[in-house]
Amino acid sequence: MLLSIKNLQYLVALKETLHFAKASKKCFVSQSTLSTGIAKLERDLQTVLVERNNKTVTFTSMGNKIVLQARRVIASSDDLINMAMTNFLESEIVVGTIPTISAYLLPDFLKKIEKEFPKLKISFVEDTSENLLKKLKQNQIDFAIFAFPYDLPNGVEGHELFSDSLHLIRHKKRVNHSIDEGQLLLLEQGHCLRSHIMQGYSISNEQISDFSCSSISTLIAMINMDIGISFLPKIALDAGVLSSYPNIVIEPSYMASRGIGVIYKKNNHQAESIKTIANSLLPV
Amino acid sequence: MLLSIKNLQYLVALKETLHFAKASKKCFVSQSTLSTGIAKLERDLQTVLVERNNKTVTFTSMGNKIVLQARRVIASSDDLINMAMTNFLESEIVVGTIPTISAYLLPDFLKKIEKEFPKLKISFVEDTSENLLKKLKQNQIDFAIFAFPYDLPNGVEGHELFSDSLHLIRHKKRVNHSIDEGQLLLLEQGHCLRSHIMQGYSISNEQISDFSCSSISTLIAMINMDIGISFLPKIALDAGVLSSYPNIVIEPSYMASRGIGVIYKKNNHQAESIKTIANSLLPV
DNA sequence: TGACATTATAATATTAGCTTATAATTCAGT
DNA sequence: ACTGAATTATAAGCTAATATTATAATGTCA
Repeated sequence: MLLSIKNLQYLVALKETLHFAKASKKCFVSQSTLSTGIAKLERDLQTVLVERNNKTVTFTSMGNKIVLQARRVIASSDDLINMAMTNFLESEIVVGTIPTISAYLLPDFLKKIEKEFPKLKISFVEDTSENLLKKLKQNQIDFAIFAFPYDLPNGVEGHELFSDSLHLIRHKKRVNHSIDEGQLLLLEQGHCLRSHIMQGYSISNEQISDFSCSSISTLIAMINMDIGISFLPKIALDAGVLSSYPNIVIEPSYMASRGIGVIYKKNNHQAESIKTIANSLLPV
Repeated sequence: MLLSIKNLQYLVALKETLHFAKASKKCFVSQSTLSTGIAKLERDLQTVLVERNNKTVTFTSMGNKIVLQARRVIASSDDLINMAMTNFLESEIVVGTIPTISAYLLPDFLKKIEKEFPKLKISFVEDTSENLLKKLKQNQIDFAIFAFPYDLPNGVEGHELFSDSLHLIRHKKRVNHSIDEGQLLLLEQGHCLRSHIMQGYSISNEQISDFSCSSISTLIAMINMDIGISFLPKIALDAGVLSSYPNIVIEPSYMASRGIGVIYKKNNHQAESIKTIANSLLPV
């Protein structure tokens, strides 16, 4: 069986006024409409809810119980409407990030968000670019913080915010600064930083070391042991990842870069809000 | 604004099937109906809830939130329907009682109820007959345990269950057993037992003592001091109210009685259930 | 009993919702 | 880029629900 919320509202209004005509005014309908609405409710529920005569309207004990529950139904329907009406900038959102960004940008990002959008609640999902795109397609995330260039699939739009230069790092005792065969240490396949470095510096497969790392911190540890050389994004350097590695130096002559920005679905009505939020990723 | 629960059900069905045609079958409507239903929801809420193409149906993050809330709305509407459908004998009811009955009948009554109607939850309201009638009219109580005869107002029906004889009690040292002037002790005005005794034994105002009691226990205490004589209902005697008063004796020659039963509204659809419950008042 | 206030109902109009049939869309494969 | 298959959206027409106004029925109180 199926009730109409409208009729429940008629019942609640009747409870509040104990008068059909007054209740009907409250609901902006005629007395007749309210009367038949209540009658329909009673017919549907097969229960007498209200005793009425020309002088008084009295709710039966069942009527009183039903009114309480009707208020709950109406309230949760109102909640639904409010949920739909809430501003994106004051809602709960899920944001995707890639490992080579999150640790360096999120702390500042969150600080700024908290200040600028105090009602916005963000949770993060860290994954590879590829998996984030899948999650975006399935709407498991609202948008993702991404590194560019990236060959975005149809339906996904990118918005680049700033450029993040990729700097060569090496042990200070290493004499040969060129990227010789097998000397370049990179993150393992799937990390977009790996491809960005290869593209940015036209790296051939022969130059890459057989070793690969699953995180930037292990990569740095290997450079510290002078196993090879590598490139680090400026946001990592700025975040001080080398501060406890005095033996690692940054070579200034290499200046390729990747872009940092956000991706979101092309049809997303909240695109402007997403860009607004994304602005908080910009360095100070 | 006003939503229809039906459309919310369409949305939930779509979430479960991720396919308009399948969802429409679940709801026993055509694909077109479900399609327009979802469209109406989105129009009303001014939000995109579902992304659809010829291959896949994907819920937006807002869509997912709305579905969760829609399930709550539907659940509380179902709760309402279930409340209306529940059997009176398995519901929560409020029963009125009068002071000259409750202490003597309710203990056994409750024991029997618990056994025969384990799901029935009873709470009691003790008041004078007059006030109980008011509460009955306003549906604050479902029915009342009453003493008869009583001049019931229009709209209230009585159902007498058994007869409760009224026995004269006196101090054993009292020689004169007749009800002389000022010797009859009664409960104060408002207690129907007072009127029942007066009617049953054709008492004149002169016979009544100037003292009056607010409870049977104080009445007994006064008889014990031989201040006067009185009448007690059999249910009180059976409950052992005189067990600690060896000096009070019961005079068997007086045999008037009041009736014990229930009253309820004439239009009450649960009259039969009330009578069924009332049967548990009968002495074993 | 008659007057009055109130709710119920009848007649009618309007709106919303349903169905069938068909159009429009869009992904996938050639 | 075109085509075909699957799917959703829309149009037309019908039905049922809900609305309104006007009026009848009801019950209380003097």
